[in-house]
Amino acid sequence: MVSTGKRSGRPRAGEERLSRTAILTAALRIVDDEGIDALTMRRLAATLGVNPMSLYHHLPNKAAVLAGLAELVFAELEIPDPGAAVPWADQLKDAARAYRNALRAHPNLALQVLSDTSTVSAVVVATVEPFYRALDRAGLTPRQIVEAVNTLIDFIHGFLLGEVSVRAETFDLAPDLLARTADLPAGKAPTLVRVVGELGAEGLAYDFDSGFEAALAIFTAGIAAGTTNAVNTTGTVNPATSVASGSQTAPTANPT
Amino acid sequence: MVSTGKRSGRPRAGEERLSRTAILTAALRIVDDEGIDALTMRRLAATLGVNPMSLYHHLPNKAAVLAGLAELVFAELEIPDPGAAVPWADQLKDAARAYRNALRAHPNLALQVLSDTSTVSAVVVATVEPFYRALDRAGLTPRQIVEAVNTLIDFIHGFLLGEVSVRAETFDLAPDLLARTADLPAGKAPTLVRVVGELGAEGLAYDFDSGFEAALAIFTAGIAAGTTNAVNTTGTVNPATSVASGSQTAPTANPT
DNA sequence: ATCCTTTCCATACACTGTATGGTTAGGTAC
DNA sequence: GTACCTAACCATACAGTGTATGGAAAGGAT
Repeated sequence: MVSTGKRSGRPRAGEERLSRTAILTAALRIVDDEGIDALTMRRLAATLGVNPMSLYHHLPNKAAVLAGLAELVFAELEIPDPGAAVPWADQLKDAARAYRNALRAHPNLALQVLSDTSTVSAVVVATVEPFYRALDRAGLTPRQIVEAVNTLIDFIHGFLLGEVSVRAETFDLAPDLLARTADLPAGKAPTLVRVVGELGAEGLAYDFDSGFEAALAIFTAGIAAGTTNAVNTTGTVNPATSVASGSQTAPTANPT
Repeated sequence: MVSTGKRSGRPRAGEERLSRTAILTAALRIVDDEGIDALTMRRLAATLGVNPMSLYHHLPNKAAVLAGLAELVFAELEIPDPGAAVPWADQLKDAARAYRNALRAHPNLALQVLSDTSTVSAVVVATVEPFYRALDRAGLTPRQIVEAVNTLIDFIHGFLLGEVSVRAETFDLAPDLLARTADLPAGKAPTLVRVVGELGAEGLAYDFDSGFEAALAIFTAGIAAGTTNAVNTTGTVNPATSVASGSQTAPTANPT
């Protein structure tokens, strides 16, 4: 009889306990705190003080909950655009850093977000404007711009895939590589072993942040080279040939 | 009484129906044919004509089955190495194409493979020797080599993430982008809209293959620029500064 | 011949997403 | 007011999941 007591029918006006956003917010908290596997419909309903089936009046199924979470993460994605105040390469790098950071904010959700293609492509389109602006300023052709943006976004996705699955707070790739190469059969991968050995000798820290920055440097240099018809060791690179390679794939047959 | 009849105890010598590889082979077939969700322990046991619990004598749990599948896929990864017969950039590109193709052979498994970090890092170490050789020939420092290889591998992973989740046989990004940009609110992303519009006007096909090749061109150009102290619009790039950027991250605060 | 180990099977449990259908309140039409 | 429809909740139930437990039969070692 108490007004807030648990009754079975429709709640009084203003006493609704559920809404799409309330559900998604609770779900995001569970995933952030305890991982994606902890998110079950029963668990979600319990934290909202509600019967599991009530959730289905606001979301059609669990897949919709996960898609909604991906949406939430991207909604936090605000890419700063310093505009013409900085060189285009810095503008591009800032956009890339912001994109990475937004997806890193919810590591337990990264795999879901990255593999939810429909959400990704829809939202990416709406948020990558700064990337396009930077490359437009750099003087690339439309096709080169699309190619460069896709390449950079794909790289960030792949980078995040590796980054979020390492639990340790401080991760240094150099020792990890050293340990792994030590396990290899002798003479198996001589160049790898030598290179990693020399790197270890330098004693330089190689964490995710510096790896990301190094990648950005490679990208911007490669993009800049494309705009200036720079010569590399494979021969002349210009807009025509960079596209003309077309649909060629590896000459190796599928060994299956 | 028939020798091949279903009995309850241990099978006679030579009549064992199970083994780790037999299980994994059957599992791979299910995943290839019907997708990763079709793989359940009961289903797997049924196709092997065996009780579900029998599987647990050869693999400790389902996660081990999935990890084993990732292993299988990487086992097919044979990266050709033309050696010094071709320029280092072509050597690198061939390795990248082979890597992509190996993981594309089992699209339903890609997500599992890419997110199984322990398998990935262990196997990647053992198979990326050609990448290291190519970059060693290019004259990079050990650190630059590790940076470049990680960048390239991460890119391929991200690229595959997008590629395998598109079901259509023929996919052209240009029309897809056009359609998506058409849905944007007017004036939302002017550069994006203009660039994509111009790209559409060109009428050029933009499939995954050409996108991949374009990315490889950007990479090799960027790597080559790093070795020759090339000048880009942000200033001088050389080994020292490409590392010195260190652990800097985006200046934007986390908006959570 | 005895005992341990290996390879299989049968049963059972806790847990999952969700289909079905009931109960109550809000909103609209007469 | 009084039907009637819809919305927001709850209770029950079902098929399917991974796997713990324990038993049966054969192989191998002593």
